[in-house]
Amino acid sequence: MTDLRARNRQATRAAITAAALRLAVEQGPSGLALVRVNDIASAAGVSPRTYNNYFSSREEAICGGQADRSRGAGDALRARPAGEPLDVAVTEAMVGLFTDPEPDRAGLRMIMLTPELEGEALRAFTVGESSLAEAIAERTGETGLRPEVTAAAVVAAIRVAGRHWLTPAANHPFADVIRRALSSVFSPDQTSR
Amino acid sequence: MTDLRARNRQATRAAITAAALRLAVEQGPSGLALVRVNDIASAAGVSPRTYNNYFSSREEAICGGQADRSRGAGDALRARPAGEPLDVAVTEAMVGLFTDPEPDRAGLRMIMLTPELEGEALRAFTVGESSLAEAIAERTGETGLRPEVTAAAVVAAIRVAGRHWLTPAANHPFADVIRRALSSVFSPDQTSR
DNA sequence: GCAAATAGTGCGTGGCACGCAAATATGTGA
DNA sequence: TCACATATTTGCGTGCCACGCACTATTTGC
Repeated sequence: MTDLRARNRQATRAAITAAALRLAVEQGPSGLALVRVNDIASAAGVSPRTYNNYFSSREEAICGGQADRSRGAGDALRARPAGEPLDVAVTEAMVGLFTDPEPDRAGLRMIMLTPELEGEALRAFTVGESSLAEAIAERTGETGLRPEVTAAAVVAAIRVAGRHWLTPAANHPFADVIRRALSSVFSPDQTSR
Repeated sequence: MTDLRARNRQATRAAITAAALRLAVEQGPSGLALVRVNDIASAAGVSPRTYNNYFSSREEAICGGQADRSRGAGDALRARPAGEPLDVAVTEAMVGLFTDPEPDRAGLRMIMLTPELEGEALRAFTVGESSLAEAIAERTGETGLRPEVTAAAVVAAIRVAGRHWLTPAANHPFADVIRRALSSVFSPDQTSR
């Protein structure tokens, strides 16, 4: 069994991110400055100093959950059957990673659409890039620029998909939006251009 | 832009970003915390309070120059001849935008490889996405997800290209690296997968 | 020139990230 | 089971920073 310490650490981290995001959602995007570190810490049942051992800014705490999810990108791809073509392997891996469980709409909206969080939100998504690039390289045997560019494009596409999923207009399932976004990446459709 | 006020504003902004980046480069990535707001302000010949009217964090000031460059993405694409196919138009537009003038290696290295600047650096690159997406949409007549995904993928590819250009190993001209990165975006090379 | 709008500045305030060291919890070997 | 080593939590103190506010200086349009 894995270290109890490690599990406790994960639990505390999760408690802090959850509390931070919940409080941020409660205040809404305009009242982000009102989310005090003290509130986050006490809501997570931890001292302010401990909060700061885990995160070095409110923004990082709020986006921490998203970052943790993104980090799984490489493993998600590695879990796909070896024979699968790259595009479907990547697509299905990302659909699974980002829709299971379905993200909380309010939380994702807060993260992605609050200007002050923009930088940290981008960081939260892109932390998955490197592991995804490695996994792609393993799969295709490619080296150098190409796997990294593919990984970065995939992550960027998912980010755009998230934005679209959040717009109230058309509410297709998130999985469908991700599939459409990734198909734009893997088949740029030369003819119509 | 004919406005004297607007030009002064631009000049002050430029002075602050330049000073901020210069000081950051001088201290190196490890000594980022030593770059004080007072130093930036006085190096730019402006009061600390004024510095804060332009930027709301040191990170934003340091990455401001990169952000300004990225913002030109849409216009750069619109400046390409109308008949050009999308992939070459985008490629040439981006090569022009990001290599004229050639970026300062030390500055770009500071921005892209300093962990504390990661979020802001990503923001600096992605500020160009929306304008680029619009310009792509105008060109292709496409609507919805696809232009945005393309724009995001292009920006992401340029970011990866920048990272590669900074690695001491192979020093190809930046323009070449950008071209290779973008060709990965526009022709995902289905056969080898 | 004159009035309105806009930019720059000084001061004060509340909050935050983090170094440090003591206290507490957890893992390990005999 | 117990004691020792290691990791984590916590309280306290410090320096810095972002920003509201009010005031001054500069630009602009009439």
